[in-house]
Amino acid sequence: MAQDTTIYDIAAKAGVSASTVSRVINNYPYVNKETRAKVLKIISENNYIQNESARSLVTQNSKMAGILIADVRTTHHTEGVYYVEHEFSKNGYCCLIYNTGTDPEDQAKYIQQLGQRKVEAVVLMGSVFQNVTVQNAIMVYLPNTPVAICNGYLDGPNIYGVTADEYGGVMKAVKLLAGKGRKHFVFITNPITPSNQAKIDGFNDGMKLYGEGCTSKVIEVKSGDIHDFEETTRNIMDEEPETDALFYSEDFLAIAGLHALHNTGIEVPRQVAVVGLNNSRYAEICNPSLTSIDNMLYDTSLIAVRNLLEVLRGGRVNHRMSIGAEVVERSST
DNA sequence: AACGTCGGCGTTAGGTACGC
DNA sequence: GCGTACCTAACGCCGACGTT
Repeated sequence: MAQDTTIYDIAAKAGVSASTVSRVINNYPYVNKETRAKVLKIISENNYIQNESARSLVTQNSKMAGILIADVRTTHHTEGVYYVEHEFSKNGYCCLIYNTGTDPEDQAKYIQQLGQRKVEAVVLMGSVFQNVTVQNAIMVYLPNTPVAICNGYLDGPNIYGVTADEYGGVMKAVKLLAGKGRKHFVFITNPITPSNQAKIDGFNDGMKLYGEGCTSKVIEVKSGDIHDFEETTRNIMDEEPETDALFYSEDFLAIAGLHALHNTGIEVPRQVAVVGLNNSRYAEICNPSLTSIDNMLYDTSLIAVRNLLEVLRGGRVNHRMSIGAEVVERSST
């Protein structure tokens, strides 16, 4: 079997020493052309592949990166994981992807595991990791490993945060709808993370700035269950039928809202305008298509990985980076 | 220049020595 | 005989160093 073939087997077959084989594999100099060709031929014939575990024993480079996400099934960061993994892979890294849940203690345990696995870099997907427990775990278990956090910040000499300006993005959306004459705004959010808090702040400050003569309120749906968002939407329209602008902290929640509105015969956007956040693919294909605030997931994911690779190369990187968020207007407004 | 030799990376299984 | 403590070899590979 190919995985049982070692450089010693190759060396024996080629009539050279193991270190000559190692030099060939790693493309090091001081190997005769013919010897190199012969070794490469035997490597190919035997389907030899390097044992990365043994290699990392010597080099202290695992060529592994860790990606932590609260739950790959539901959050929009799933798409971010795709970009992050792809970028790591392009650069020769194998990724360990863990579902941590939202409990900081559990998240810390996964940080410890990444330390045990000797990963060379870590990406935390989402502001759900922006907590002191995770920060301490990084200090203890990954003190010399560069860590990036997408859509959040954590203090630490080896931690690099990349965020989109969701605060500003929500403000822009409030301005847009206020400008269209909407008067009664509701912001519906799932459990409050630092990122969701920034969205809420943007909503409230946007209302102060652009919402003269308007009403506004924020509702937190603690369960995170999609049916509860449908129910909340129905309740709002029942109790306050004058509501004419609904904001949701994520696109898929907004789509749940659209579903509920459709089923109760409320017209979007004539009666109520609906705004989501993430600018996901679902925003394009739902009916009506959803106006959404683009928090630049692709860009933040890519910047996170590239920052880590730059640090690993010995370069310097800003510990905090922020890029603008834009409103992408579609039929729901 | 073109090789080979050997120590060591971190961990563990297996062996040996010792006291009870 | 049993439990404990310590030692050694082994895994696959790299890289410093030695030899021709």
